[in-house]
Amino acid sequence: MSATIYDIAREAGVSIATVSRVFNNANNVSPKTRDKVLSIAESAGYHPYAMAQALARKKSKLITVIVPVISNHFFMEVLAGIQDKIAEYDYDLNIYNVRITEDIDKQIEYLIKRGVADGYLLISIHLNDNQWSCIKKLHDNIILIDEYHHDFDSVSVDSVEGAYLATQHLIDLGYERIAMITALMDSKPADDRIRGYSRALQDAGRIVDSRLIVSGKHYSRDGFTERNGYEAMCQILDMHDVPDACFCSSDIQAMGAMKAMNDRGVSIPIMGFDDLRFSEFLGLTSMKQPMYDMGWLALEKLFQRIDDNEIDISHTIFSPELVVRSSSQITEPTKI
Amino acid sequence: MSATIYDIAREAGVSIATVSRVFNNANNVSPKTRDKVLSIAESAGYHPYAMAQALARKKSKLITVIVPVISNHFFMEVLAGIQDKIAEYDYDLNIYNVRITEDIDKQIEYLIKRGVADGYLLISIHLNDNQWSCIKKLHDNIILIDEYHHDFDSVSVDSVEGAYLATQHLIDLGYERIAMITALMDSKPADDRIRGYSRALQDAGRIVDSRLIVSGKHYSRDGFTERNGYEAMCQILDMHDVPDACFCSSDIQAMGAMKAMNDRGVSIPIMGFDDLRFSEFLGLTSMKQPMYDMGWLALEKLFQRIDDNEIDISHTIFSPELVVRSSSQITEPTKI
DNA sequence: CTGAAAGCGCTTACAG
DNA sequence: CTGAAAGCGCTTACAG
Repeated sequence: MSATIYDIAREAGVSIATVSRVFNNANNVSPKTRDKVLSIAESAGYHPYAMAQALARKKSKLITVIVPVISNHFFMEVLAGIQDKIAEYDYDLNIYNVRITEDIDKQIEYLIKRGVADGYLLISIHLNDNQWSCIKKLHDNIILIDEYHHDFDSVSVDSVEGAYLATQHLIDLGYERIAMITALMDSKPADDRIRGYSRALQDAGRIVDSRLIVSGKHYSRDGFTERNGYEAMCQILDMHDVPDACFCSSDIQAMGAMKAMNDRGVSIPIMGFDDLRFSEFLGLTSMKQPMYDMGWLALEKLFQRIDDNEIDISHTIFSPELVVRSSSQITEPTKI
Repeated sequence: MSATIYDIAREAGVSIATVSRVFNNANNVSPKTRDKVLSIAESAGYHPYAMAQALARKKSKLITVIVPVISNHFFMEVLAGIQDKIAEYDYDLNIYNVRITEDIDKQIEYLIKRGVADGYLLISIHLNDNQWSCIKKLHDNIILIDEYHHDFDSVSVDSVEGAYLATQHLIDLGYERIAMITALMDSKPADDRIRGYSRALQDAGRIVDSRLIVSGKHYSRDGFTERNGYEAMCQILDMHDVPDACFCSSDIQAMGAMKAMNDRGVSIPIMGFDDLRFSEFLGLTSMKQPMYDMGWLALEKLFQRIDDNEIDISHTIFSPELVVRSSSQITEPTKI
């Protein structure tokens, strides 16, 4: 085992309290003792044991991130923002993924009850009111990312509005028969985007034809996959009256859809949702979500709340921003 | 504060030792007391405090992953494998990213000295012998992913061989002037791939022309970006004697390169390296790295070592596998 | 099967 | 500026 505070204290001829003070940057230590302790600690390779500090302080200096899927572009970018922000503080990061099953709230409850973290960041976790109020009782410092609930601080994106704007873009371009590629219907983002799409169509005085809202049959990752987009586009191209444009619920699906069009040797204008890094290189029109900023901001909110739990609950809702590229144009269709 | 073991013991009329035993699944507790303790704990919402357990047991049940860049496809897939494997055990996951600077070994030393984890997974960390031997002294349970050093268990991929096979594929297809898109020269994967490329050319009796090994000027993420690939391909297409094929050091660069060709309205056969999920949908020929399996296997090795530190050091080196798609074919060039 | 007690490595009033 | 001591919430021989 490595050196403890006792070893250092003995060697330095001081009490363990003094050693502790040195490492806690207390100002009430004479420079002489401080230097002595520091040099002995240095040569012993001593460093305070985080677990013991956590127990004595009743603060773990740990932030826990809870997320359903790790290997996912959205999460990856959000996490990058979190990492960059946490680097400013003396906190560590813990990551758990929960399975999206019936008992997802129980899994979260379990994680929080073990009580290791000073704060929690819940990403893309969608629960009902009842479940949220149970979670609320578990801990004061919980921030929601990509989800809204009035009882928690949150950072999210208005998916419905994003889908509305996306569809409007296609309408503005003059397309008449606009299809939509969706994902697992139960999933909140899929549902939100269908609502935005439908509303935009209605506001333009058009009829929503549910046969034009299609999905592939593969629902891994809730259907937000290249494969699902590929299958969906095949269905669209097989229709008797082929749509003249397509709004995809995600860029990853749009990528599959582009491949399908390329394989078939046909092409209709399409657009995606998310604006992933590579979308620029696909020439894919998309709705930009500020993923990095969302992670960054959520962590800032969390630290504020850890600092003072009396502050008002705050919600930040970003509006997705239309990024026009070639894929939605009819003049120069983008092919894979 | 939530309930402690004392509260439960008092209510149940037993000692704290007994409560502890119940939660440690000890078999030496009568069913009657066990049930009583459990039901009281249940209604009190009690759960052992992980930090205190760690201190008392001198085991944290924590695994720490140290990685240079989080938002990266390679890491994302490796992490997915780690997550799936760790779910089988009663361990938690901690993630730190270190900055790739001169003092990267000091950063790692600091992280390990704080001594919170039972084991460490170092991903894509490349150090020199001297630095590795310092790290070796810090902890018994350290596994390397995407790096090889004889003193540590490791799981890696033979990048040199991968690049060799890739280049050979292009040679076999009959291309005469094969360019290569590289990245930051100091980076190990970039260097490895140049070596494999060069060796393959030499073994085929060709001359390695360093002017055909190009990179863009943007070195964020060590140049493994779409943008870098885009710039590099522009340079290639600007050559007087345009190459008739191109090997890209990564799929992400290949994506940028495809976009560049598309923008210029020209196309030469290309291939990448990594075989990311979306590469199938780009029709991109690539060298497959078993990223998910690497994470999975590394964690398995780590648990074995935690279990018994006397076992021999083991190295697993995967050979990247050629995945042929349309992009390397001349007949049906793939365009973005 | 159960309890009393020591110990894990640290922090932090309290007293001087 | 410094030390003695209690305490953080748990585990685990040891004794019965």
